[in-house]
Amino acid sequence: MNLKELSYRLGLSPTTVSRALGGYPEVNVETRLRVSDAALKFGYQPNRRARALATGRSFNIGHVLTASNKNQLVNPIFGDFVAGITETSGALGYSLSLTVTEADLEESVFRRLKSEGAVDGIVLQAPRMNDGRIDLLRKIGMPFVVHGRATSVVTPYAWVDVNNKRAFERAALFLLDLGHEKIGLVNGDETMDFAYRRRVGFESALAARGFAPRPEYLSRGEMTEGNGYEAVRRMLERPDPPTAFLLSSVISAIGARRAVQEAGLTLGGEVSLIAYDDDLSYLSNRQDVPMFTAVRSSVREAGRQIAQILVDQIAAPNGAPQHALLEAELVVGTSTGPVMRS
Amino acid sequence: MNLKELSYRLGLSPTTVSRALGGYPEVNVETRLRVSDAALKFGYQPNRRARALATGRSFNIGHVLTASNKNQLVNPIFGDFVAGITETSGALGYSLSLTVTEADLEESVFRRLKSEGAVDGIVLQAPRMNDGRIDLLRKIGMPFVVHGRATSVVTPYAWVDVNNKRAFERAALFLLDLGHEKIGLVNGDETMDFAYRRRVGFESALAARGFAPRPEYLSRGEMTEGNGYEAVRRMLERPDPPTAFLLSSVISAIGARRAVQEAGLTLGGEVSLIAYDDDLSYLSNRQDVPMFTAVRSSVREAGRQIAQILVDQIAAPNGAPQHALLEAELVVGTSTGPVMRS
DNA sequence: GCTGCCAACCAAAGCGGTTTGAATGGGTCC
DNA sequence: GGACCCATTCAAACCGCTTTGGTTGGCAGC
Repeated sequence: MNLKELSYRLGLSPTTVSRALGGYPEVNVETRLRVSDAALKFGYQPNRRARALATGRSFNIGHVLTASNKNQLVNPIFGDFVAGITETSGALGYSLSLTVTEADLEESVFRRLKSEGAVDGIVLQAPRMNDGRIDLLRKIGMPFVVHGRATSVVTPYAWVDVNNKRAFERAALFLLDLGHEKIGLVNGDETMDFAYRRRVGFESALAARGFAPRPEYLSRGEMTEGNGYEAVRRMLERPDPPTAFLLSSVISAIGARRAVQEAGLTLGGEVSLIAYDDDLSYLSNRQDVPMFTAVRSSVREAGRQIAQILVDQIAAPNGAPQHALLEAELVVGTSTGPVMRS
Repeated sequence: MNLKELSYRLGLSPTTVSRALGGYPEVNVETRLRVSDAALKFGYQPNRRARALATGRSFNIGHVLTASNKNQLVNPIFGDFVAGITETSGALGYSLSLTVTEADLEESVFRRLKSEGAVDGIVLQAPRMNDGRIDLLRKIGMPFVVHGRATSVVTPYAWVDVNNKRAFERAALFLLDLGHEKIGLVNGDETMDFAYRRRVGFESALAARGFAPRPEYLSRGEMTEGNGYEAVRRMLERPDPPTAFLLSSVISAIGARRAVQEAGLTLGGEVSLIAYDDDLSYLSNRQDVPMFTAVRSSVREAGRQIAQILVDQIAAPNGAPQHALLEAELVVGTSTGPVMRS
């Protein structure tokens, strides 16, 4: 069933039927009703391909996954993030179109998506501190919203980010207030902008209490269970081990917990731990009393907001770029306690 | 830059340019070269929307995420699975189009995707034992491949599945060979077909050694850390606790590890544990000696195979439905050992 | 020299919508 | 009664590609 046939059956022109369904005002109320009844009855849905060609929009939002050759890692937040985007974009009539590529081909993928007209806008993830992708997307005239920010990019662009600096500052202060002076930071990959900001927040808290950061208490790397385990194990083996840790994700916190237990120590006892919690649905830290004390911000909610901003921007490409700064909440769980003097 | 302009600049008709780029034989070799040079030079890419309308194909593969109201869970395998699909489908010229919906609206979404012509085929996930979606998709003439199988559906359809029965049978036999007679099964939601098959495999191993399944050693539910923890904790509190556990995922195994440690027991010592391992990139169990003894099958590889089969089926909708049965490997890690007599 | 064939190219008709610009006809206003 | 307006409807152009069904001209065969 297509427009032509539907309009024939109704004894109307395709123009009128299209307008009736599109909600245009110049259609008689009675006619509009007849049309929408018939559309329902015959299960008519405008063909998306034809609509896309006629309107010049694809009703697709693009998202590019990069899997560098050495590192086939899928970001653990990916599922919840995408779910958030899709929830909102779907409600607004857009579907999410995914592509994978080698990291060094990402820019050519953007160019192709543009020249093919495959997507109307792009969600950019995991920005580095100085990320060339932002300027590229602006240059080729592709609407986009960044999940995170890029410190070195000065021209305005649309973004949604968590206040990572303040989150880690607050978490560190919380530990300092409990008397912990030796705090290990198990950070993400610091070429990533968010990881850099987190360290800045951490160090700003230390400085506020008169402590200097100690390089031997810092580790950076992918946020996996294995890396969390290794980093914490190594620091605990030092002659002057940290009494508390700040972890960049619940996944690495799980590895940290393993290392703590293997060392014969207890969380919330000899060792305190705060994790950054993306509120992933399959790794919930929302027990009555949370397992991990955490700074929490839902990545799914970030996805929702990004979709909304992106669709707005597609509709009004020349408006000022919107952005949103989400604050993480500090939730107290069982993994922290006052420092134990030995 | 579009076809019309490119052909004008070349002094050729759009027909010839289209054919040259499409690799049709009736174009002079020399002409074809001139055309592809010019296309490269001007960065011409055929407009995907127009191509879709002209060919009647969208070059999109659809995947529908269901988030039931009570349960906003995103499947932990989602990221790796989708990465696998996209790797292969992308190489074949298809992108993956995602939609989220309430579980009870999924069928209407399928109908809409069909009548809108939004996708050329669908990847169906998480089949239940008697899954009406399979017959629906067949009825509306939408090509599809199922990730898993539906026991009660008899008419043939395309699928890619792991031999879940054999995997759990082998895992259970491995534990039985180590002398474990009391084995707890922490299974997934048994309305899911794969979970049912896993239990059948488990019980078949017990039967082979003359043991009957004990309902108090069985738990079913979402495969989360929390559920793994709860199930194992509860069984360990029994007067006659299991000495070994079979877990349906690495995530619940992490919860199980927590419960075991809280009970003051050690994995691979008083308690053995085998997990089903989807080989998720962010939850790797591939250490030199794996943390968990596991039955492992890469869900990413399943995604790759599904994409290939689906694209084949889109090209030849009337061919016999293909399928693939993947065997899980049994890898020995540190979480298993011989039963300890008390 | 005529016919037939083949390699190479092209005009035009879709694909199924949206949108522009115009037509129709009844009612209002002077 | 004629001019004008407005509400409603429609014909046709257009989006940018693919594909059908030609056309053209050179060359072999007789």
